[in-house]
Amino acid sequence: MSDKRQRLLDAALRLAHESGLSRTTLARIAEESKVPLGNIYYYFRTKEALWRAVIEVRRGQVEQVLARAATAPDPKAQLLALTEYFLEAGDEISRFGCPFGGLCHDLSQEEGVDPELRAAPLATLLDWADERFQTLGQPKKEARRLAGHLVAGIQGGALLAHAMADPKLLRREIRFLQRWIETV
Amino acid sequence: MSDKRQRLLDAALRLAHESGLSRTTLARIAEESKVPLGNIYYYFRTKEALWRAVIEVRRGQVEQVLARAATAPDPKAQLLALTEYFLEAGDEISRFGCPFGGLCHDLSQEEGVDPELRAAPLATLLDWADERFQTLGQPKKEARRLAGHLVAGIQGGALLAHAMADPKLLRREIRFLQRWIETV
DNA sequence: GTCTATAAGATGATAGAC
DNA sequence: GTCTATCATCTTATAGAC
Repeated sequence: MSDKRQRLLDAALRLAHESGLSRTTLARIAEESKVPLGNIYYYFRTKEALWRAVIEVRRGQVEQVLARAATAPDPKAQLLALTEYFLEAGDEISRFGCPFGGLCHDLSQEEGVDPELRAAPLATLLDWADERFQTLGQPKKEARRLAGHLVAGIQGGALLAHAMADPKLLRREIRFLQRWIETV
Repeated sequence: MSDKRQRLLDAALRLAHESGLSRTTLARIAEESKVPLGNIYYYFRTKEALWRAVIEVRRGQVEQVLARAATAPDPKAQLLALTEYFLEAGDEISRFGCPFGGLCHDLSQEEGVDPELRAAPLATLLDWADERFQTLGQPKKEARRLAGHLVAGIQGGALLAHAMADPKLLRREIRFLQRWIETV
């Protein structure tokens, strides 16, 4: 039972996040995972297949974050718990960008990846927040708007913090969103 | 008096926006601008020098957008006028991403470009919004927060619309921000 | 299943004729 | 200033031995 596939995935996850999709070559993944270059193709038929697997992992990680947030007692506390994650991961996000939004952005510049799949991490976030706002009594259309505002704020804060290399920009925006959630 | 340099810049601007920085090769720029590949190096010593020029142009475009918004009668109307730009450019942003934020994101994944310069378009936006909120009577620290929230919302909305290929996501967020500006 | 060698093509950059 | 030819390197992918 070999763990090579897992090591390849881990390396691809890490490098794609830290260096961006386009700068992550199979050679670097091979080196990082200690799997010989040619052997990669036994586990992933093409580089694109590897990216598809990476997206699935990120989607799963989003679901984990959401599952943890969902343990909070009420919808408002759950939304706050979600924002808390981006506060905890603030330094990493500031250095490398959001592992979810950044990936979705990079993927929309590649061709050949199914548009539905490549946006899955963000779509999962949006749908989850949408449900919470509905449970809070918001009408369907308004809940969609509020969910969009929350995720846009998070992703925009992550983009600013990353581009300007300043974690404060993300922290301030998250705190701003937290106060906003309290008032909804 | 040759216009080759300008043609090269135009092509680089367009391709970097539509395909992303990493997929924009000198060969494509040469083809698009009808300048022979080898001749590019007479106008730009390296590919990176070309990107530096591209950033400067984008920074100038941001300044133009801000100058237009600054013709509105008061600070609040000026901030609203800024958001209006992202409504007008909504379809293009949804297809290719924000020409300012997307570039800054792509650049932070390249190495060798001065971090100060590469974030210039976003920094210009932030500073301008900051000034307006201060003129509206907000204390320095709060104005910084509000400016961050505005730009984060815009950029996050652009990211969502681009990643999910749905211009509605940006439009909804801009309208949300516009109503928010009215209440500040 | 694993690994080396290498094909095939793309890419940034340069040399040198005009 | 302009352009062709080309180098050196990188990158995805495959062939084929073990």
